[in-house]
Amino acid sequence: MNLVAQFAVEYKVPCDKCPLRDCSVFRPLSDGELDLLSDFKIGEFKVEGGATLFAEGVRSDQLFTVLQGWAFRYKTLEDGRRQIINFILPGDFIGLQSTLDAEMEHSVETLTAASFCTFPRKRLTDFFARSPRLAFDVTWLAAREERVLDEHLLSLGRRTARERAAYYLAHLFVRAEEVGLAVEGRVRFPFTQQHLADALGLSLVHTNKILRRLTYDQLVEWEHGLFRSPNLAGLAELGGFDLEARRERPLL
Amino acid sequence: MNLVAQFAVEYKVPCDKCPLRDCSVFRPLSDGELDLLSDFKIGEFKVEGGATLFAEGVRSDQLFTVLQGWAFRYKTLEDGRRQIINFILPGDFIGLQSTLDAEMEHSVETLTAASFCTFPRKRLTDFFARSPRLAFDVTWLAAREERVLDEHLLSLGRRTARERAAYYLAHLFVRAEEVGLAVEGRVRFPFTQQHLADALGLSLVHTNKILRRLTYDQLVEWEHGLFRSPNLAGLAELGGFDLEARRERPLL
DNA sequence: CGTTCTATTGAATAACGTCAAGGACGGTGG
DNA sequence: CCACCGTCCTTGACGTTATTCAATAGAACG
Repeated sequence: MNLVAQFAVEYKVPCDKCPLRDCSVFRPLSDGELDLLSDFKIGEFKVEGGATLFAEGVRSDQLFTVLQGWAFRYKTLEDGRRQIINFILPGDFIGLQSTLDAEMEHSVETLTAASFCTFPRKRLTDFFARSPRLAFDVTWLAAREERVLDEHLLSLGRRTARERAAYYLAHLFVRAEEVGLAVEGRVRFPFTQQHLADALGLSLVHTNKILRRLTYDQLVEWEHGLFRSPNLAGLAELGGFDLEARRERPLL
Repeated sequence: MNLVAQFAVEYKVPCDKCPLRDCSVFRPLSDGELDLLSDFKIGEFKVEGGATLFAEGVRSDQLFTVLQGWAFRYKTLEDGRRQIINFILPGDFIGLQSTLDAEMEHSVETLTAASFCTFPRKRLTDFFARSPRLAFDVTWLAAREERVLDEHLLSLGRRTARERAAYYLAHLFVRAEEVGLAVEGRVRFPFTQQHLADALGLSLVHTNKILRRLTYDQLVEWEHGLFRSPNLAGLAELGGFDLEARRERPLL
């Protein structure tokens, strides 16, 4: 396992200069909030693709916001079966799932070179005290994550493989688009069909067959890592994904 | 749909007198915290079994802590397929999943007569301001919920039906035991096999067959609603459920 | 004691997984 | 430039798991 030595970098972008804030999905913060956030932030770091950020059973004393790059969060069973819980994109806040004294119960691995802002977990209570509003935002983000997992639970439990794939691809595409990763309706998906299979709870072979059929039905195109949907509305409808839902959220 | 008219009751147990606090799973609060919590609490209410507390697409301006009774949270697809996200037991804090301005994306229904403490969602920010520590607890609870869902996602995606059932039953039994619902190693499970099937993402028929086999293998007994495991360690091992994990948590 | 849920079981069918074998593609070294 | 290799993708054949359909038995409830 390629466990990364995390090193804080002196270079530190002030949060009000964060390029991600230009994305309209993110709720604007007041100047005071931005200062506070900048103060809470202790550094940045960058890792290559394929790096393990957290490992199951390892503690982390930091929280992260993804600046750029893709990663994924997963759990495994003893015999190696892997379930990808979610993909992690720029703007996502991670690390909350573990507590001060508890071990991480999942692993996080990068798919591409990626960079992160880091926040010290120890100062979270202080941070909460200084801005109840931002504290509420953190809680809100945790609750939002939970809602996303609710939906995936519904997928894994009750949607057919085809619906599930349609839902997930629509979901991923929209998420990527929100943070400016789409160019002319195309998004680079930096993962393999095996990753997708592990997210959908399907075998690789079956995932491939379903993907081929979705392609044949002109609902998706995914070649050389580049994804687009010739019929996003149709894809979303098949998967039961709500394209209209408001997705505004805070960015920490 | 039997949507309940929620009525606040004058009668109001102070939080420091809450009988649930005697359970050792719950982290003790300071006197100041208990006062603050009592102040945040605006009332109690009680509903019969089979009542719909929240409905998909309906807003709620309250948060709840379950005082007694069982409920479950679920989502449905248009054609009626239902996925139970989780069961809700005494001590559970619910309602955080929706936000001030967003609609509920799930429903909650009681399985038994149940009573709840209610907190006004509008005053949550004020509550956060007055105790960063309790604010952190709320966040922590949300993050903990997410960890539980992670594990269920792993179950639905990667565990066989048999493992999944074993995991879930062990999980439910331990949760019930934690809040004092076990009598001589037995817990009343107030739901049907259909509910369990909807939680496991399986059909009723298959759930029944697996249950019968677990019974034959002397891992579970579940008759007339009364559940026990003659071999909890074996059940947990089959399901990959960690009996040793620390489960202490705050109670709000 | 009927009526209505709920649980149980067998049989037929559909969905999905496993095994196995190629094919496409990009990188690497000669 | 080309042979070689590794990774990922693709496809068919076949086995397993889970679903659906159908029918009955058992409990719970007036």
